[in-house]
Amino acid sequence: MTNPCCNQLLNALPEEAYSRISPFLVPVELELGEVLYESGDQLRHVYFPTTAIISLLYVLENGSSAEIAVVGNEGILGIALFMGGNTTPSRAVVQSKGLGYRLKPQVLLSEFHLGGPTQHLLLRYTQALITQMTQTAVCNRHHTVEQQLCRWLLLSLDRLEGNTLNMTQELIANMLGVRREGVTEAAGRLQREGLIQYARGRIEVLDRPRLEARVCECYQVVKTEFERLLPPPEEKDHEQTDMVTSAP
Amino acid sequence: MTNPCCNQLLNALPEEAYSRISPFLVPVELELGEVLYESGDQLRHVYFPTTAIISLLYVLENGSSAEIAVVGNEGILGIALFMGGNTTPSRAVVQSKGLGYRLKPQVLLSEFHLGGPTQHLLLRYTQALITQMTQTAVCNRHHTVEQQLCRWLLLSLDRLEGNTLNMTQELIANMLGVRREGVTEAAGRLQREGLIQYARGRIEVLDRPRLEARVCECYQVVKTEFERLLPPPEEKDHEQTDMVTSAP
DNA sequence: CGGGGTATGTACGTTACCGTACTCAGCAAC
DNA sequence: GTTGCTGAGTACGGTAACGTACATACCCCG
Repeated sequence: MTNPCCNQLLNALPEEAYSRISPFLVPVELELGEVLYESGDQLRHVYFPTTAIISLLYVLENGSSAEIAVVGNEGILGIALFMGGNTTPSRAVVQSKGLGYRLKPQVLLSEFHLGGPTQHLLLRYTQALITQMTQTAVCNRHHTVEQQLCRWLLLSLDRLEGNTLNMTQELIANMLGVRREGVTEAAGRLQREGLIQYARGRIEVLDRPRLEARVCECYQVVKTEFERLLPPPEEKDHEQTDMVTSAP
Repeated sequence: MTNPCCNQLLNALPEEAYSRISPFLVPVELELGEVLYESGDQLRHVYFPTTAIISLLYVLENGSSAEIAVVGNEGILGIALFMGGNTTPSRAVVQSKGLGYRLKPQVLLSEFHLGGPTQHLLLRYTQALITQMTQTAVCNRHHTVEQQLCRWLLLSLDRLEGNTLNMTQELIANMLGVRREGVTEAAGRLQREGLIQYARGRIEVLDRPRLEARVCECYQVVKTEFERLLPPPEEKDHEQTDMVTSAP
């Protein structure tokens, strides 16, 4: 089991705000492929992933799709809540199964409207998310499938423990908005050169430095912007009011 | 000359907020090609365009670029101010010359931190801008140059008086992140079919309905989301405290 | 009215990715 | 062990966009 502070946003909350919110945090297991929001849905909860990763996807009329951004333990799913829209035209899908916490919109909203550090934090996170989205736009325009695959692997890896992700090439292709065969080719090259190794929905990154050497600039831009905008993950870890078994 | 309320955001402000801000609004002329922010710059002003249109561009290391979003009289340039980042990794360029107002960051910021309707309004606008950005990402991935050109023309037209835009194919190509020749071809087709007509940096839209029939879904998604999130432009027009010559 | 710059048109080979189709390998169930 | 399914590999023609190169057309300015 994780504890709420494995989520960096929750962890970065001031003690006071955290104690107001934490009683309402409900731990949830998020299964691979689970759809947390459908395009246009009213938000019923917001989510703070800890070990899970959520993908924000946009699905076109003809069924093809593209990933807009990724949310892991660094963030929150459901920014439309406090941005005022209450819904977004994108879909949120669990890309990597794991744990997280959900929260009633009203709880977060009233905290947000206090206007203090919580609001600042959420807005800074949103700004970082915007950077991720714009960088996705640029990357879609100018970079090759292989570069995008590298970016995607690294972004996912940053949000996971270990070097392994459970994900078929078919699903990756959906995320990147390309053909499955395109992913097969790119991944095949990376495997032949020993950067990664995979089999039947399980991808292991063997040589991260060489992967980073191969990725387009987009990855670093996004990462740097997140680090700039979000407090470096200080080992704060609000004193545990509730009992927590904190084994990874 | 325009008056500040030609900007829909300013126009939508409650009377009270508007009167706090308006003394600080400085009218500016924005020249074609003028760079209002460079990537990573500190914000020295925020801008409320009235007749001008601003393009948010991302420029890659190798010099190629792509438009992220467009800001016209429906919006504000400089959201990073209140989002907390204070800078963004994109560049803001005047895409269509015209007028606007600028404001010292501090003025807007203190209004924002009052947390009332101004804050709500700015956040809703930001949410709409996010939709525009994500839709750009998807469009870059899945749609043809011609479709994107149509989208771009329509988005620009929505932010202008009349049916004419001053813009060379070279510049449009920069915005869309494609070759100039690609734009020439697509625009040539549209011209031969009588949808548009152009010459030396001046494009006139002759048949908007047929242009709309040809654009990808992305255009309508963005437009609808803006209408949903931003108050329909009621003819409010805060009573004029300062004298204004309101001829177009 | 002629010259130079800028905007646009056209052409041609190249490439990355697409659509489609089929094969092969691992794994599970029966 | 056979069957069936899922995940991955391969192949092939088609095409949209690319890089490059050059040709025209318009306009301003002398």
